[in-house]
Amino acid sequence: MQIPTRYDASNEQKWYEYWMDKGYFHSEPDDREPYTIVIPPPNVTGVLHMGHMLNNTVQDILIRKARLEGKNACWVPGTDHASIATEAKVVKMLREKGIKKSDISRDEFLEHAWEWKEEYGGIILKQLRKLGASCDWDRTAFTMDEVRGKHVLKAFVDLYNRGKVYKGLRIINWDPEAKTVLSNEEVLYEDEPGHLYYVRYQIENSDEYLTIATTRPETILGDTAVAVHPKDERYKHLQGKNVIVPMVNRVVPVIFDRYVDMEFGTGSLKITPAHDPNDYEIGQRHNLEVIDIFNEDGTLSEEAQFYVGKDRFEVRKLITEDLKKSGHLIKIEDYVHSVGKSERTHAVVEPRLSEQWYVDMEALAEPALKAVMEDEVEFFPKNQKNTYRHWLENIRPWTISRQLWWGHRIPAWYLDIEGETKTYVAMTENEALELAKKDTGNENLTLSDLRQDEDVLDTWFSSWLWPISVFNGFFDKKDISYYYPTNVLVTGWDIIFLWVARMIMAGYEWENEKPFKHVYFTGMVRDKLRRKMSKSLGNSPDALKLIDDYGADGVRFGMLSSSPAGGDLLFDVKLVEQGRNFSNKLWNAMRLVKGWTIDADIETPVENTLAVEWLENRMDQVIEELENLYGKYKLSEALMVLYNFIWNDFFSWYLEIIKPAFGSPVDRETYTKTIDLFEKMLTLLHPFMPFITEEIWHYIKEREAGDDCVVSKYPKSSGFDNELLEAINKVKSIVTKVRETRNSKGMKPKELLKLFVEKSDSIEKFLFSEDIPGLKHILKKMAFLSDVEVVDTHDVENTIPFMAANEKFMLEYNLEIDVEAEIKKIQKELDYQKGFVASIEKKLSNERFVNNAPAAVVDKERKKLADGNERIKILEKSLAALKK
RNA sequence: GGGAUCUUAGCUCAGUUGGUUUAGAGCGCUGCCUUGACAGGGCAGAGGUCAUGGGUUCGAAUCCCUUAGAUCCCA
Repeated sequence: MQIPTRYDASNEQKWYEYWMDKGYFHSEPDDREPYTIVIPPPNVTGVLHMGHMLNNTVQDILIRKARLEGKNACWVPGTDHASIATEAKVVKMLREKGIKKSDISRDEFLEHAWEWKEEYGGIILKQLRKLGASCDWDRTAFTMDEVRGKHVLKAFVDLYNRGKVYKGLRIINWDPEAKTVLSNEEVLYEDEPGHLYYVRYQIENSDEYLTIATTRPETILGDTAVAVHPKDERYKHLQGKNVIVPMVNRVVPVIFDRYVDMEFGTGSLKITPAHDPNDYEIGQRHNLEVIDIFNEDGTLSEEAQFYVGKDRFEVRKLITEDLKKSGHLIKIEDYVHSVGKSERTHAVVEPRLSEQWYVDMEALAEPALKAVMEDEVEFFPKNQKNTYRHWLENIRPWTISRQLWWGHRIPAWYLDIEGETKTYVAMTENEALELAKKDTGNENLTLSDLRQDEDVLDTWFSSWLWPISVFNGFFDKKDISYYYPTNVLVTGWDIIFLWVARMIMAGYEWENEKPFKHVYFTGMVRDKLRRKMSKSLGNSPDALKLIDDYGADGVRFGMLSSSPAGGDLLFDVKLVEQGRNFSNKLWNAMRLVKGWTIDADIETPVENTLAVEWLENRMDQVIEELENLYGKYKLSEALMVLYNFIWNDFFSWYLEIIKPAFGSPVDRETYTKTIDLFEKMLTLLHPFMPFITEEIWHYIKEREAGDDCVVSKYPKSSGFDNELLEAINKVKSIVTKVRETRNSKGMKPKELLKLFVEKSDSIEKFLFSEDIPGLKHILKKMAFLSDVEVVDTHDVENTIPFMAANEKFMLEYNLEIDVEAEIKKIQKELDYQKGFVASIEKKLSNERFVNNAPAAVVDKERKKLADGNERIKILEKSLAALKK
């Protein structure tokens, strides 16, 4: 059967099914060393994008490598319920159907949400299979399934009982679009051009005015004071005075507070305790009234008195006009200020006074900080440690309640008695009822006396338990004692606070142990102009289409080949194309080898024996390099090392050396060794390109059941012979020089020519060495030489001279030589060598260098000098020969 | 405003504790090469005062400081 000349990636998927059928990805605890990764759960209703591809390719490489090394590899997949994002999607879907969230009950809404989840949920997990992700799908978890839900409730109850979860009234970040509170970490700040409005407030019982500067004039309606600095001479006389707030004509005090920045604006600050965290604190100090002028959707409330029901940004314009008309507005300046936005909805966040649930983070932070600082949990790259430390050292309470329905409902029940509200926190309502009965001594209480908190928990409150909950860690020790702590977490640095830090905290809080040993931070996937990939820019390629067009292996190659840890990946289809081309190269190398016929009777040529020995050594060297790079998570570099080894050493040199003449057979020894080497190479490459390696694995050899690349044995290095590698490198450099010489003279590349080399001790020891037989044969074959002859002269008729490996060579050349050009070329080389020698001589004549540098370094310089002088001698002789 | 990281070939990046011939790779570029695995290919080549100015050292891309620029985090 004819094997096609191009690799067809379209049957990759058959291998995925094959692996699944054999259960290769499933893991159960046993005697082997575990290697565990838990997936950063993607949003359950999400679709695969470039970031996922990168992140999951990295995880798959690591888990496949571990599997090949004979470890019990377990990669746990799953999805995240993503409260805000999913609820927003469901609300939108309902709106399109003409249903308003406010018109239906909580239960009805959740029914719709679960329906939505069933329909779209998990698509992304199917897409991950196309990428080749070797997850243990039997362990697929969801942050809102029963087991995970129980973990969330237990964590909340535990923390409540330990006094680390509490309810508090604070200024919070309100997302008026999602209509929920957000934690500090979910607010992203951006500098935006805006304006600074100067507004004057009349001083009560006076014609005098006090001018304030504000970026948010609409909040004037909620002002309850104006503040100045106690040391500000300009305003000393206002002690005990009141001012009249424009529009609402509220009489409010002038207060003196050191918080005010005398340099900023006019040095006087309007105070709106309900809508600014700093104002709130000042308000607390001065017992100011708190007037909340906004509704939950960001429109103005009855409290505002004006513009009721209108949106805050519209009101900003309206009030500016009205203040101008009434003469209160003095001037407007352009001003760039920082605006907080919701990470999910991108709505401008509104500070607001509200009662929410919090986790006291200070106690949790301590072991988590220590773990990372002492490399108990190791970060790759290390520089993220600083960011991490800074956050943990300035940690603030975590707002965990959310005014949503899609999520884990807070397990707190309230009992109203005698004008007081009592709180009972428990895993179930029955347990809460028991607590209530015991607490009140009233055995007649029933469930209907209790009312459960309406809010749900922050999604990250379930995510932070993920490395524990996927193993049912709170309720069953079997799996967690084997798989935990996991080996590595692979994630983006953008969620270092939202997720990574909190998982570490949870790990120490409940398991008294880190959740993972290493954290590998991948970069952001950007386009080649360094822009973040986004839907709105339309610069994000369709991940699945890429796989269809180039094969998953090609895409994996492309993602990885330029993605250093922590550094951004500038995605370019060119990289994926390179991956596809590499697949094709592998495919054709396989076709070449498979096309050979074996003749058991022919003897192994000496150059083949040497080539095999060389490639074995070279491979061991590569294996060691790879090991080193894997250890540092330098996966891109590892891939490039492999790519270069396979393409250059294996295919361009090795295969060309051993390749029998067209139509001739190959000896059995060489063939067998070549298949062995090919096989090892496939295993080395498998983590990066699982599909094609498995395919070729089955092409190059008959396989028994269970003999599959995915579970083959990862090769180990047995050390390598540096002298041998050096000798081959020298031969390669001579071959290259011969080719270059032919190239520059327009000679045919494959015409057999004779090569002369001037006699020297070193050439005798090298090319014709008994220790490494076959060097000369390789030179002859690769450089298309009829013979290599040692001569006693440096000037053979009808040849072109060149220098390689510090020896003088002369290549047969029967046409007229352009003496001028040749002299020029050699002169240029000579000048360079003289400069080189001069720089070393200068170094060596420096007494302080010779006295202070280590002997080895000085010796090395002496050797360099000698080599350089040798080259100069050769070049000068060549020059003299040409000039005669 | 506080902090972190970075600046090496046209582009994207490597460059171990300072010393492997006056810096490496991939892509791109240039030239040559069609019967023999592969044009999604082969062979070869050109490209860099390592951002700037200073310092430490026998020796600096590498360590320290200055300046300029870029990116990011926090407030």
